[in-house]
Amino acid sequence: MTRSAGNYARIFAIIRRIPRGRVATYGQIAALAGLPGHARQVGYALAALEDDAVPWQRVINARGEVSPRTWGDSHVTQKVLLEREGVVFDRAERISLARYQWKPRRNRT
DNA sequence: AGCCTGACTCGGA
DNA sequence: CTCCGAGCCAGGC
Repeated sequence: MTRSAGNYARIFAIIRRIPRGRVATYGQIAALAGLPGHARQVGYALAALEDDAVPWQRVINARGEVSPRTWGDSHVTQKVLLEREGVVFDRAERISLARYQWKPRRNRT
């Protein structure tokens, strides 16, 4: 393994804190994990994820949409899971970040 | 070391 | 608002 294994753990720890029905961007996760600018590494971590305890479906890109996969169809599952949590996608398959983005503060809707 | 790729993001056109 | 290009970091060869 490499030193990044610890980073992955931090990333997953942050993602686990995302409440149901909320979403967070890759960049946001990275920053919260103490790795500002490592948005891509968040994507890597999720791609290698095999832990069901991590709500990976709540992580989306800065545009407010589910990032398309290069291979596989997990993005389809992701959308379904989010809708099941109450997240609404607009006609362009996008989510209103202003409304669903998770803000790790004492304030929650 | 260099080179290519990627579940990203930002700024400019 | 959408489309492109450049910057970014880490991983595999």
